[in-house]
Amino acid sequence: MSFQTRRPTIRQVASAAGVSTQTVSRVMNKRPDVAAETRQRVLDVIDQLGYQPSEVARSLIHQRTYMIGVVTAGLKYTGPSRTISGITQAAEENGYALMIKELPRFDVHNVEPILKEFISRHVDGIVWAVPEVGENRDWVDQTPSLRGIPTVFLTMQPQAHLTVVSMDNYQGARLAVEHLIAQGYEHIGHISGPLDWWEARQRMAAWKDALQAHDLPAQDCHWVEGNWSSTSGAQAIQTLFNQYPQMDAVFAANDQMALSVLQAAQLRKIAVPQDLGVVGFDNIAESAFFSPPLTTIQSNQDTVGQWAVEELVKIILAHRQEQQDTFAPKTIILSPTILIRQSSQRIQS
Amino acid sequence: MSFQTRRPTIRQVASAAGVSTQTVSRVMNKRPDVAAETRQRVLDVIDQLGYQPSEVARSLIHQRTYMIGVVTAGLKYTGPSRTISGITQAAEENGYALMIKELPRFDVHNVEPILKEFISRHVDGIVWAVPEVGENRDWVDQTPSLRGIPTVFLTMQPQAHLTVVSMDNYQGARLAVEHLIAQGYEHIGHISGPLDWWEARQRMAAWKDALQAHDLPAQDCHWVEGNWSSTSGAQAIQTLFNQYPQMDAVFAANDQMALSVLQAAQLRKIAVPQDLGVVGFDNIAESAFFSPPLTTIQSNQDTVGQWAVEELVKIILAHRQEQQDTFAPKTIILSPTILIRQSSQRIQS
DNA sequence: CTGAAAGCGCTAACAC
DNA sequence: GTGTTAGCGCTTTCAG
Repeated sequence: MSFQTRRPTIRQVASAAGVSTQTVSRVMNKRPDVAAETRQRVLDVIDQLGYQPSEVARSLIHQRTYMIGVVTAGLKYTGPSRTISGITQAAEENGYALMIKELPRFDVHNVEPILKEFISRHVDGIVWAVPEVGENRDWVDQTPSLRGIPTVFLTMQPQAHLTVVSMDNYQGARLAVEHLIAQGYEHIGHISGPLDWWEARQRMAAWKDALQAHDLPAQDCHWVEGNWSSTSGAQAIQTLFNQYPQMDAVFAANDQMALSVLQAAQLRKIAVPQDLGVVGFDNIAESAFFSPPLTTIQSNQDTVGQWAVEELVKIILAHRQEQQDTFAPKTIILSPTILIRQSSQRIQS
Repeated sequence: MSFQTRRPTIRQVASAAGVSTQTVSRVMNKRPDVAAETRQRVLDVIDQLGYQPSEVARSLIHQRTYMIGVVTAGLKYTGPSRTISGITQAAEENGYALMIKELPRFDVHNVEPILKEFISRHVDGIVWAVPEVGENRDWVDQTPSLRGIPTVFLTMQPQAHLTVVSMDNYQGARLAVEHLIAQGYEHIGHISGPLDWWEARQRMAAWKDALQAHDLPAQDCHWVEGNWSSTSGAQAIQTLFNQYPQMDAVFAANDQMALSVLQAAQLRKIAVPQDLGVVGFDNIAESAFFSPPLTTIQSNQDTVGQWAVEELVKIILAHRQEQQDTFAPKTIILSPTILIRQSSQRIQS
């Protein structure tokens, strides 16, 4: 009943088939220059022994691993996990395996250990999927450690010398606020995300710009900073109700905070959308089932992940072929769309 | 301005420091038998060249990679991503890297390609984090491919010869229903998950058992099958209202479906919790902000992932040391707790 | 304390 | 068509 605990090597296959290791290698790599008869004999042995060539050994020879290193944070939140999902899909399709590291927080500065691990594991490329928060991108310019490993950054302020893939937060937020304005709301408050987040600043800037473009008020007492959580949204909306009594609509920087607005409105018997329009951001799965269903911005986070991998694979290929890392850095911005639901529809269409 | 595109090898470090490669190796591995002076010289060169030893080469020699293969599915849902988050944490703490594969669906049967990839990449162990759905565990008994690679399975019907880590779905659901009964509800309907899911069957069995234990009705027209989504929950609750008019409480198999119940109740002007008690399952972050806040079961999915890795690491170690794969399989069941919020509290306490 | 030789599993380059 | 040799980057074993 004892079965071999150790995997068979190419040598064992070779000797069992009565050929050299080279021939086995040729068969495994589907080279044409093997006699049909020999090939079959080798294949039989391979099948019988359950031989599986070691990708580790291959990696050592070819100096490539078909492995992409991915850095993420906050996986338990919907945004990052949707991005990762897009990454896994695209990686699978392109024949790359994924090595994933999750940072304990979003604003980790000391990324050396992670870079070193990626380098020592010899990943072919890196997807830096942590959103830009505070100074958590400072390392990029200070770290030569990347040593020319192809890297794509997600969700950050574009920089000319980096390849960046991001959703257009400004445009998305602009859509949200313009929609509210079109619905006739004139006093539109904002609950922002934490302003050390690049995305939060983008969304907020769009709110302000849209209002100003329509000569509507956008003052300091018309917005409050949240931290993405529903809890923070609950506090924020209380503050807004107090300091902005004329407010007839709210643009929340994400759906979780928008949910708190809906809850607060209900408790105060404020009718949504008649007396208060509400728009969120992200389109989490539950938002269609809030009371009332929430108008929101569809941000396609998975697509961001997919594009990042597609682009990275191109860079990796160029990098290997041309021997030069002059595959021009590029910024890819994806456009979100608005999903109009009941929470903002004051005008019957 | 040209900088070396290729990483330095141990040989380059050795010659630059005027020593042999063994000495560099000794320094890297913090061996004591190196003269302090030599060590320093080597360290200087290492630092200057930015030398990082190749884990690939090491893996080839040591026949271990410090890499765990993880298989998941449905990453965009909160459950799986919370589990992965627990896995990344525990892996980091234990010094293991993670290679992640996401199945395109939950009920994938053909797992050979994934197993083969894991084998060829020489992972030290596997965490099978896909929940048991339909026949998606049949391969386990038919596949010798695992070849003795230590493996831990999550969220499935325990089997004596497998190491399984799971949350106690039955117990959690039982808590939910017993709580409703204690609150005086007597006609408790159920919206189940898809019944090809092991977890859904467990939760449903607990609902039935709890009711029967209290001589309360649990008939076929008192429950409806959903598919975890809020959309399915919305349909299910309509059906239940129709076919179970006396119903005064609902136990939904997850929070998303419970949300639909709350929404439907509101539309029909049914007061929650006075006229309808509602309990969900999973404690998604938003559930505390539903209207009213949702009573639910805290299932600690991340802890499941953590335990899985901890256990796997133990198995890997035993496997290497004792040269035998007789580290007894074990089943680890984690107990969930109930979070009582407003949606089910009819009795003032 | 340090170095030389051998080899992990595989493949490229060259023989025959 | 097929085998032999050398070597990817590192560590182990054994000399010295």
